[in-house]
Amino acid sequence: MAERPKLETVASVAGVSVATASQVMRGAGRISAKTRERVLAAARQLKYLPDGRAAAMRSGVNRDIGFAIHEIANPFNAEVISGVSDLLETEGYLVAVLDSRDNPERQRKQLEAFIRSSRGGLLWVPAAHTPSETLELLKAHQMPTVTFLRHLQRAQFDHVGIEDAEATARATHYLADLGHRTIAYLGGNATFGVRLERIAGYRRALAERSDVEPLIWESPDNKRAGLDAMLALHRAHPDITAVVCNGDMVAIGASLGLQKIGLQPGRDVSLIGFDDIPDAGIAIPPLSTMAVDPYQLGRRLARTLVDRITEPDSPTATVRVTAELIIRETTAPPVQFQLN
Amino acid sequence: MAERPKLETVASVAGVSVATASQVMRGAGRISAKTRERVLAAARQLKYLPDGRAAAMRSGVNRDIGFAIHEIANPFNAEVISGVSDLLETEGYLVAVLDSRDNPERQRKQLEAFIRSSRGGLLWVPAAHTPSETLELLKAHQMPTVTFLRHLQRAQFDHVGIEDAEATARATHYLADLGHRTIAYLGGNATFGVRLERIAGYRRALAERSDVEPLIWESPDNKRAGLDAMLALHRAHPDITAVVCNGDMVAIGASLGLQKIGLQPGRDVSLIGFDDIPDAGIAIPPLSTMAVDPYQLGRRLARTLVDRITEPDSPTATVRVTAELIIRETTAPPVQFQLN
DNA sequence: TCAAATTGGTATAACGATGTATCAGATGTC
DNA sequence: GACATCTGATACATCGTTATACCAATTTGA
Repeated sequence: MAERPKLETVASVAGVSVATASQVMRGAGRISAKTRERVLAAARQLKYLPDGRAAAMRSGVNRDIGFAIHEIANPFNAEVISGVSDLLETEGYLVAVLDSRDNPERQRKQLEAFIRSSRGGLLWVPAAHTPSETLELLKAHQMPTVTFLRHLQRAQFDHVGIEDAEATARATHYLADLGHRTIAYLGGNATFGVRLERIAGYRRALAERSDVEPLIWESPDNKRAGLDAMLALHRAHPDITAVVCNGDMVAIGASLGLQKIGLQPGRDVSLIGFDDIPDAGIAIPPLSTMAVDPYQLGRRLARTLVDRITEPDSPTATVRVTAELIIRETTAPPVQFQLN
Repeated sequence: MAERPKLETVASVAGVSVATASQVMRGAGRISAKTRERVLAAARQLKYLPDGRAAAMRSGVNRDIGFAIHEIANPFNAEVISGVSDLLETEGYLVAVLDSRDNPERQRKQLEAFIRSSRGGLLWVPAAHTPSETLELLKAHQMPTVTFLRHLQRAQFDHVGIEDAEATARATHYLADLGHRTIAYLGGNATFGVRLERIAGYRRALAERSDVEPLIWESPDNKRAGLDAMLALHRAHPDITAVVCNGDMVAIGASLGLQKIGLQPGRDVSLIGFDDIPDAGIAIPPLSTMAVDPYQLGRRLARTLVDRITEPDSPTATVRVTAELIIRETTAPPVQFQLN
């Protein structure tokens, strides 16, 4: 098997110098039509593709983008990835996804390796409890970076996210307006990231109507954990009639949990999720939720990074998109109201 | 803001030559303890990380691995990615995921960009209808490659997959043994990949017992599509009492579809899935399925690639793991048997 | 018709690391 | 004390591109 073809091979096959071949390959300089054709033919024949490392090293441009995320399995994130890839790929970038699984140590190793290979830019959902050194690492290596979803106050990075607090407040008000007076908040891994903002919104909404006390219950962001957490929450506080969930995965788990103990979501207990993942609409019963279009969000995110790469000296900016309340069948007035 | 630190900077801060600094950084050569310490201190202080491009170009070793997959959103695949990353990251590699979304054109662009950036190896679930040129591209550039799940007969690549035909035959026999005589096969995108092998297993099982006719119904591999396809299938063939599904996503969709029209999965119609994704166990009712541990499968896959990279001249090999039948609540004897 | 401008191509120095050859000085051996 | 050996560091060529400076041949202009 032949060695991997290089520019030198192409040049010698075409009978020109490497310099000429290089100019033809990237459409620069002034080369006559027939030499150009000879070079292109040689390249085609050898299946030549330029070595991006060498090119990037010399020219300083790099079209390799990383998307470092905390959780690749989440279907909302999967849709975001689609949006990001679509935009960046049409702009000529290659997107590679790194899954930190929300582990800051794993994240550190991944980002170090990422920097070593000198990629062109980073989209980043920081893992829970990301230490400052990791931020400084990115800064020190001048990596064009846009954070996503989880905003790092302490760092000067561009940011794209969701109006979490405002949306959660809206969801909470909606439940209270239906007549609920014991509204719990369920889900979220840790004292980190979007959960903080969503809980702030939840608290703010409750504070605005003095007759409901906040009640917050933690749970990892997946269905299994949501199911278990709902059971535990209900055991501890059987009087709860409504639950604001940190995400749809938890909400669907909670829905399954309620059904397991003979309660009907949307009648005995109201549930509201966040994200509007594909499962939300086909769940039984269909889940009420705060919807953000993850595909468009991904495009927005990618666009922000491209702008940063194109104009490295522009001031950093923060973009926050609003969520829309989607009412399906897990939200209804509490039972005592329905009896009236 | 300072420029990105390079070896030269480290060397000058430490008061040594670049050559010395290089040797210290990679623990080669013979360097005295105190110079070593000086260099390391300088590197630490500057947050120096070597430029992997330059290193790889010169030394020829590259610890960047790509995982090109057809569908990142599928939770089975997400678990595979975890297994792959865990193994490769402890071996010092960086894993980047590329999502072709089963589009051969997108895949071609991604793999071209991947080759350009000269990564060290590729794990690959070929997109549906992958043209031969894509294979030849990888061959021409001598990319160490292991295919996953979808076996390419025509190419000499290592392969890791599942005993699809055998497992599906086992599932089909199980349903027939329960007494079912109208057993459909549901799901699969196209005339491509694992679907072919699974259907072959289904057909073989039915052929071994002459009293059941094959009935095959296509559907994309997601819940929404599975739901719709189940409705259409039932409308066309209301007498069906059992369905072998191409995957759990379709099976769960089918389950939801049946419930939507008032049928009870596991009583009126038996369903059996494939993959044992997390949702399968907590679905209502819990789904019977063919289980393969995706995490371990991912590790196996990664190990195969490492072996290929380490020993480029060893003969190519194919690994196929067997699936285990998990009986939950969507499989039971058909109703007429239950009445007896 | 001779200088000036244009065309089409090449030689060569980077980019940031690595690895080998080399070398000066310290140590050891008999 | 002469010669071999070892130690610790350095110079330099190299990896595969790109960008610039340059040059010879051709065309243009007055």
